[in-house]
Amino acid sequence: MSAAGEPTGWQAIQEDVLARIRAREWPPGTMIPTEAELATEYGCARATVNRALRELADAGYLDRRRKAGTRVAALPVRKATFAIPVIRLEVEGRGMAYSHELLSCRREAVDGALAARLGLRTGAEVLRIRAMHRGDGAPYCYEDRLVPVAAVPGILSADLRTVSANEWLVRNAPFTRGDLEFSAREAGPEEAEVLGCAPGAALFTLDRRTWNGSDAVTEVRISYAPGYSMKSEI
Amino acid sequence: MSAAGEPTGWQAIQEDVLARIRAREWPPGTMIPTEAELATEYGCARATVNRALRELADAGYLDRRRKAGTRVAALPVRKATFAIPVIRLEVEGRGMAYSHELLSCRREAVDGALAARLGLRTGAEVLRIRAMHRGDGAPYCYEDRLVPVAAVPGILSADLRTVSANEWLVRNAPFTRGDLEFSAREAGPEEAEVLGCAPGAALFTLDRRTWNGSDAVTEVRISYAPGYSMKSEI
DNA sequence: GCCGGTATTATGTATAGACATATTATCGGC
DNA sequence: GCCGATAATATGTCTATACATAATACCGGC
Repeated sequence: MSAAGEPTGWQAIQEDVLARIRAREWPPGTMIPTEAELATEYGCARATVNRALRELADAGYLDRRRKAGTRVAALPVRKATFAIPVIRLEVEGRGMAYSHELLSCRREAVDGALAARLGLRTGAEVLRIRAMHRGDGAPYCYEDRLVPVAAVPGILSADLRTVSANEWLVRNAPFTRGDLEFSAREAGPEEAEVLGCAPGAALFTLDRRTWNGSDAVTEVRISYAPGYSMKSEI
Repeated sequence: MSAAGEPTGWQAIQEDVLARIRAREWPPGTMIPTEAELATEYGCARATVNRALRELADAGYLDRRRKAGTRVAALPVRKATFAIPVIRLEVEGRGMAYSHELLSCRREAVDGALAARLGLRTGAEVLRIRAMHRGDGAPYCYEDRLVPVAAVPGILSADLRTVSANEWLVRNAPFTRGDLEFSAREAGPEEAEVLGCAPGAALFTLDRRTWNGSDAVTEVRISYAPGYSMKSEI
């Protein structure tokens, strides 16, 4: 019958500490007791307190420093995390039927500026892929992608009509680091046409570049259809 | 002389496991050895392996289940984390001089639809705050906020010209949960005027609502000036 | 009073051992 | 062969202890 039930162990300690912070028993900027003192108070081992406090520090509620102790953050920096799944799963997760179509896919040689950004030699070959992702047949997002052929040779033999480049790369091209940039852009003529919106419409846009070691794996711009929003909870 | 130095302990194990996943020694979907086996292999305690693998599971690289064991995720869901600091710190972090101005601040009574969304009685009083945040004098973002007076009484005695409502609330109004929504919107006439852009310009927008227990703390829309982008690394 | 070395201290990490918990695998009964 | 009870097992958590590390506090020499 009981729905959730109170947490126990380190999670209970974590919630209790958080409650005491929010209740201003420990106001922002003040020190809280040491791990050893809290362990005595809660009747547990120091490692258990450590686990609870470490996660609160990661979340930005606490500032911890060796010897100095633990202090309640004056200006807690809330962190929002967004899961960035394969687009197919994102669409299906919104309860829509997913489909995609490959608009174009051809080999190109990169020029100076782009080559420099991707760390490629001038004239290096990339695959330029443009694709539409749809939910229940309606435009969901438009994908414009570059894939250096040398770094991801298998991409040439992939059937990108069956599996989108997005999903194929997630499955087959591991990467060690990447950067993301979200912005709002006005739709250009091409984007307006493929997304079925007016030119100049506000498009939520994701630009992403990923590397595997020192090799560029992919650079992609995903333009979401008007009305899209990215949600999260904190 | 050494710049970074190889990590040791649980972080070294974590990196090694990640490298073996990326090298396809353990391909997506396959099981990896048990914690006990890995502890033997790495010559450490099981708790050390546990710490390394737990974080990889949190990050989406591994799926772990009791008794079943640990499996490499077939479609790793990458998670992007965005720190959402006080706007002042965000502006200063970009190397600009911060300033803000209070455009308006008045008490209003909420109507039916809005009252329902915030969980307030019809006619309940809210403070409606509109403010501009600037970096080096140029518009950075426009803030349009509602604060239920009953839930955050101290807001009435705050000098919101000295400290922005954004920062005052972060310091003084704890909350237990909230939801965020990022989107792209076209600038309306008012937004265009305060942000100094053309009507219809694409604006990167953040809508956020926070609660403290069952009480709404604030609902805010932040419209960033054209050209803004939110960056992160993965 | 200032400076620099040393002691102290709180957190960070690792350890072996133990028990809890969620699943899966197995085995009997039918 | 199917089903339900039972055993086996990998992860989840906690404990007590120990040592490492970073940063502060202290104290003596000048």
